[in-house]
Amino acid sequence: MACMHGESRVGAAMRIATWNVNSLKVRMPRVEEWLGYARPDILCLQETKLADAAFPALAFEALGYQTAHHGRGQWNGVAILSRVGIDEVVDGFCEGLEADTDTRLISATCGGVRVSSVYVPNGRAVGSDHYHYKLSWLERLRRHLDHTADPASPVAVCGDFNVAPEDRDVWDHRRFAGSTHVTQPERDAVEHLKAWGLVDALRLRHQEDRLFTYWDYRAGDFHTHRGMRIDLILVSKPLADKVEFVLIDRFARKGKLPSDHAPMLVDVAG
DNA sequence: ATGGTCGAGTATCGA
Repeated sequence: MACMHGESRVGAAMRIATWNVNSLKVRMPRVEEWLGYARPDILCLQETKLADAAFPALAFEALGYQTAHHGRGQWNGVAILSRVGIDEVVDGFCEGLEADTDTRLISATCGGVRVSSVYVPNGRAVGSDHYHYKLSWLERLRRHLDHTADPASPVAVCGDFNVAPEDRDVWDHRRFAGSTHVTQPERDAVEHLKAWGLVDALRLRHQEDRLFTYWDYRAGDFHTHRGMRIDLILVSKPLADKVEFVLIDRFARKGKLPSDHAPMLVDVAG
């Protein structure tokens, strides 16, 4: 068969997904349910809030997924699940600078695609140390790609960017004026990342506004559709040319114990 | 009214 571990799957269709689960411990039933009906080939998770030793690798293996996780517990934590092989796993950054202790990035090669699961720092308040850290983290991610990947080959950078790329990506841009997630430096940082050779997969297929991936738990924001599009799947040209279908699964934001983020998936033709 | 609710852990902090 042409889809054993690590083998190239050139010619095979592929479904790539991302989901900020806001605690995998709490969300595991929802993730298992979602894997059961969405059946992604690759799923990037963010905010597992688990240490590596607590990551439920065996449960995912039983569902047909190999996994790689990078987390220290309590905060952050990222993972990649794959049923098309998982090789060359790299935890965090490897661009030759100081070690990454934040567990916000993991990369692996899955079915011929270099995949990264990213959880960009929130930034908290504009101008704060956290805000500047967010900007430098995004720049560091760009350098990471410069050193570890090739935009002429299949690359997917998936996750929670904590940046709404344009005004149409928040429920009321006037209400966000001057706050994090929408400032020009944050948007410029995402643009600089994309300038490496990535495009925003959702915008290849959908141009309408009010397509959100995140809704605050408070104030009934989900039910009044006060959301933001801050979760992105960025793909290099070899994948972008073959994107056939993109979906934000709002259904998964409903029901019992939902994450505050919806999962998103991209189908790439074979 | 400028909040609200979650999840970490068990008093608050972070988002």
